[in-house]
Amino acid sequence: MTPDRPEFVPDPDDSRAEMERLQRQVADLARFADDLAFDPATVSLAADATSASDRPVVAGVDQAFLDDRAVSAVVCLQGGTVIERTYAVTDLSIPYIPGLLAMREGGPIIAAFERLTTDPDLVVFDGSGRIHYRQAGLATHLGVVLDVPSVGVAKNLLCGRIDVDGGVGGRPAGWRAPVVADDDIDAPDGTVVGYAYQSRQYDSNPVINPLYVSPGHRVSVETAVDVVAALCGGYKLPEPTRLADAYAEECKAEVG
DNA sequence: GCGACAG
DNA sequence: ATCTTGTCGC
Repeated sequence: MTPDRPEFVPDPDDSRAEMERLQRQVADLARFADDLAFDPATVSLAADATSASDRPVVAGVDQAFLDDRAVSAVVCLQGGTVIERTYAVTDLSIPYIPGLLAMREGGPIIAAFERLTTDPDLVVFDGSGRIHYRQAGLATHLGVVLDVPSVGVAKNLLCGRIDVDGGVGGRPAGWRAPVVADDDIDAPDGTVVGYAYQSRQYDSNPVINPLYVSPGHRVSVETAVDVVAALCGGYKLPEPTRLADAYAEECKAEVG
């Protein structure tokens, strides 16, 4: 899979101002509405031998790090079955900066996608999509570059606010609450840019925090949280992400 | 100056 | 993200 918009591949050598300008351009091209080649209701981890080839292919992406190198992994799932995995080891040139994550990890992730034979119907990234200062988080940026429907799943909230009294702690599994734009986000105040979603919870300790799901590209907020819910199989993180995480660690061990 | 900040 | 042993619980 190669970039559909090579000109928007993050460039670590850009100045900060150029990076932010690029993100605004990405946000302009991003579409936070469903534009899918499949019915999102058919996304699940259930194996269905009779129609396996008709099931949407969902890719999970994650990375592991070695000094100044990134190990980017992509795992493709079709109805709960892994159909392809790829990875790439790439040098990292800039540090992690909140709001500019895609500038550091975007190129390395694209390198892994270029080794991928399959064309996924949906990609799940670890990080934010629309929950971003310029509505152009990692999931949105790479979704636009690859022109593929994408969602972002973050373990922490970058920006935005959640209007619920009682807070977000200790919620039961299945609970969800909208993440709305605040002054830090380039969107009308109150715009729903994502969801806090409690994928798993114990009856007692330790308390598990919710996931922060947001649309990347060609997916609506509601669909984003719905598919992520359908992709969680008994663990906090969605299965595609867990498998990519494990694969990245595996490759890291072999490489390092 | 203070606070906040995906991975 | 990464550095890390044991330990509590389903």
